[in-house]
Amino acid sequence: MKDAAWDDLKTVMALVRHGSLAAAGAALRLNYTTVARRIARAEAALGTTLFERLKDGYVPTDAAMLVAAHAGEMEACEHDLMRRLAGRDGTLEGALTITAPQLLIAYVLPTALAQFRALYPKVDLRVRATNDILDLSRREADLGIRISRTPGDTLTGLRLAEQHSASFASPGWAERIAKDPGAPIDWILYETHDDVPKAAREAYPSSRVQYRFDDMIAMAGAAQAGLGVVRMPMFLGRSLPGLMQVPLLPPQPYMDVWMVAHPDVWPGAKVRAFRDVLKADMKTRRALFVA
Amino acid sequence: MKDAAWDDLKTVMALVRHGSLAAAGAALRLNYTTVARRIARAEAALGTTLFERLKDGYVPTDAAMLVAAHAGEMEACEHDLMRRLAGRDGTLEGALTITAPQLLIAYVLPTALAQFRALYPKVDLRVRATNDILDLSRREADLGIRISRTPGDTLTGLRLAEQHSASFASPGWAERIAKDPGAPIDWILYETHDDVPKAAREAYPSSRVQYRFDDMIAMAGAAQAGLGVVRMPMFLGRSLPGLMQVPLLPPQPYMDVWMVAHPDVWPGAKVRAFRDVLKADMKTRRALFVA
DNA sequence: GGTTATACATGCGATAACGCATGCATGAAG
DNA sequence: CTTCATGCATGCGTTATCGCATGTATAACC
Repeated sequence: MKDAAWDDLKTVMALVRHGSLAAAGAALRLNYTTVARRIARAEAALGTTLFERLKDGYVPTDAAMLVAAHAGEMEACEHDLMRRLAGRDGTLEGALTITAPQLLIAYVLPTALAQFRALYPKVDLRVRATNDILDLSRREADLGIRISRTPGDTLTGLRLAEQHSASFASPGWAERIAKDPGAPIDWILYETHDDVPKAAREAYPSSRVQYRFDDMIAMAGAAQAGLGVVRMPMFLGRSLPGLMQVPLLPPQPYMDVWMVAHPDVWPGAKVRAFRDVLKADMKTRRALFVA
Repeated sequence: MKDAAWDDLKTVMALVRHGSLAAAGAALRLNYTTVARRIARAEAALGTTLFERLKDGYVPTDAAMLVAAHAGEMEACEHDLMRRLAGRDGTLEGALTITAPQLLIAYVLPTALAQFRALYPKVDLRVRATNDILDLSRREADLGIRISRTPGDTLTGLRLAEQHSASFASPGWAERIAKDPGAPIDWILYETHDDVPKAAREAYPSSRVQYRFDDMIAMAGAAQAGLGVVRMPMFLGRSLPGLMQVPLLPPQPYMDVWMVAHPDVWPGAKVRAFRDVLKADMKTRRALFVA
């Protein structure tokens, strides 16, 4: 049992995680044949069967699970290293990956991105638009912009803006509500909410839940199409064409906009440069976010 | 900055540790040209200079030290894995590495080794004869036989025998001492000892330190050649031809013989088999070690 | 001043690793 | 029953990696 090649251990871990040669290969950016060969190599090196070859694919043995667990620890060390290298990197060139919710990228960030682009043309800026919370410890992104109450336990953060929310709907709805406040009002709710906001229910008892969505973009689209009223952040309602604020809800505090990064990465030159640009840009448009 | 190949990180670590391409290559069992190429690859992948190419070799930068430190952690994870795999391995074939002091291997272990060989012919038994304390955590050996007071903090151990020591010399010296106990007596001491053992100095005031050695094999050879008297373990004096016990020192307790292994590795089938054979064999010859 | 040893650069041929295409088995869907 | 999708095995040609041989620079030594 010689000391196995580290890349082969990594490959075992990928296969355990992703379940099939093809999926593991995709994750490693390798052809699945190569994955199969590396597994065979690792088994020879360790002198153990790591996977049972069944009709429906490779099934990991206990030994493979053990290898995968330890390779996972090795991977954590690697991520730690990569973060620290990024944090002490003083150059203003190369890749910088930021992540933010689609809606912020679409309606708030473009000016800041353009400024950054002009100031630091050598930085290869990559934007990952997703509502998923990417793992900044694993360096899925260097810097994140998030709508939340706190930056998170392990992350360093900076509050970019306070936010208010309000109720928005299409002009048709606005008109109807103004004419006949007692008429039935259709609401589009976010999945996690049980009912129409309490303040709206009290002031407008005819409120009724018509749809529940799991995605704010879709909700906004539905509101634009006139399907109903949506409670959304001020910036969003104001940015989207075809939506008006309706007086069903008084503006109320919403989760803030934070810029966060792993403390190891935070002091890196590229991250710092982006932070400064975004911070300055956001300062000039705080009014967009509050009532 | 992509995720670098793990084997390249390992190579950076080897170069930092060993100082030159050639030395790192030897440690990795690679040609030094390959080391140079991997370093270049790693630098490209990380986007950082890792080594300054000076007239007298590669000098690591801070970044390389950082990489090396984290690769060291990864290596620790790998060793941990290898130990656990060895510990849960139930097969009685493949490599088993044991380590022991040369003198025990030469004069005590042969019978046990032969028995083990006969019982488990498929096990590829490797013996590392050295007084150096090999790192059993790093799997430099699976099992060690040591002469010490305790098995060590992190290791599991089993006491194979208690030991006594006594004074031995060539027959010429034995005769001389018997004839004229007052005549000068030449001692050969182990480096770490300041003076002749107290009991000998009191009973034979004419004792004088003639040589200080750092190696027991050499001391035994010198005693055989008649250069003087040596305090050594009973088993050794009794085993070596051309040596006799001389009455300068009463037999006294010496460090015991231990069999030790890392707790992860201890339950492995091959280690267990060797333990059983050696334990049984040693039981039959405890008398060899005590007065 | 010439010899030897260490340390690295470079070019070339050999080798091992890889990607791709093809084929087979299985199970789900039409 | 046919079709399609998934998952893997195998063979072949390509590519990247590696080891070896050679050459240069520097320092140490007689």
